[in-house]
Amino acid sequence: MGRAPCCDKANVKKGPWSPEEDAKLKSYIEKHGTGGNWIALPQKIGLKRCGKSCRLRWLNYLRPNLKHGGFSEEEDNIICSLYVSIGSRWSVIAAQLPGRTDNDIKNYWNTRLKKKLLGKHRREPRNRGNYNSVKQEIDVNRGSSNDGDSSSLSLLQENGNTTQQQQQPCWPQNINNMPVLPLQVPLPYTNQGPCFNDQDSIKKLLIKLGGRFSGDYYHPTLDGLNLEFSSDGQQIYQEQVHVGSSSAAAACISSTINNNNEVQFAQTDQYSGVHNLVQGQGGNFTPSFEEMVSSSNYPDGLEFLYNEDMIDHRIIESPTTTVTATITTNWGETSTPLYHHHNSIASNYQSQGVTQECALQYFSYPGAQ
DNA sequence: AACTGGGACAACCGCGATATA
DNA sequence: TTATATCGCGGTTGTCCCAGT
Repeated sequence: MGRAPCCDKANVKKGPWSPEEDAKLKSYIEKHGTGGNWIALPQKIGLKRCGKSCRLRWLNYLRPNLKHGGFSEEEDNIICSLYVSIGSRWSVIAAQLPGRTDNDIKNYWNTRLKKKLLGKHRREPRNRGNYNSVKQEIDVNRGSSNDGDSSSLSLLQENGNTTQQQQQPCWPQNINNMPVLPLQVPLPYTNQGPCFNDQDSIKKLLIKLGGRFSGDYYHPTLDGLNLEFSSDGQQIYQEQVHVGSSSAAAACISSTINNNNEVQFAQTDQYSGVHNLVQGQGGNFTPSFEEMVSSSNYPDGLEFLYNEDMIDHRIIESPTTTVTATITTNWGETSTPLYHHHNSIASNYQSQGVTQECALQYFSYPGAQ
């Protein structure tokens, strides 16, 4: 049996709200509140509207202290940071912007901000196997888009070094604009604007917001990138690598280094906290994991922020041990913010007896050897 | 002036989560 | 425990407006 409709569809008005309807709804809610029942509310007021429609109208338009339009640069940055960090959770993003609604932000993102970020990069569907062809296309489009549209890419390109832009992923050169990385460690830079680049702040915020971001949403042992000692004495560090679509990603990959310098990878369901080893014999990944990674999505419209090599299976040989396999970011250049980020992580390892070079090698900085 | 395409925004729809009987 | 009602969210669609042809 299907769910009963929330209202009589045939007897309900749709489309734009009239000023009279707005006034009725607003004045009733201001006097009596919603009564905790949106479905019953329109009948009480005498509106031929669905309760859901009333709720939406109130939340997105009639509610006091709402702002419309005129997003500031600061708000842009917050939206971008949070989008890269948590994906299209508009309600969470909206909670960071007083007076803004999730619908407003969603519309703003879809119609303006995404385009502002992407500039005029129109790309064919991603060819996962050929990063160079994608990069070439971006480069070509960059060339053709150089038509004086100074707003394009302004958030992503703060310096004018075209060659570098062509060779590097489109991270902001100005680290104050740098999107949050999906790693729960303090980033190695300061942010003079709102502290949304600080992972702790975001996490606290999310926990505060409750729901699936409550404290137990993340498995406790994945709570940050730390070196710690497990109960059996193994030295462990962990990095979360989110896979799957931004909204549906319920799994992350944690890596563990034991005292023999062997790395193991486990998939952890963030909801259940269940660990599953994703490596089989000889360090190969299990087929299900391979499939999961190969079918990974990226936040809509921001695929280009994720270098083709960001998810990469490889074998790293070191003089003393074979690190069986890893998932690595591979930005390459040591001038990038990500390098500094990794360098900071590496420093953490160092204090725990893992050489910085080894840790950086983990992140595939060849020069770190 | 008429048409067209695209941008911007409001509103709707469907579904999962949660509450409640 | 289960079925049903409601809420809340994110994706999508509809509509209006404006600039370009």
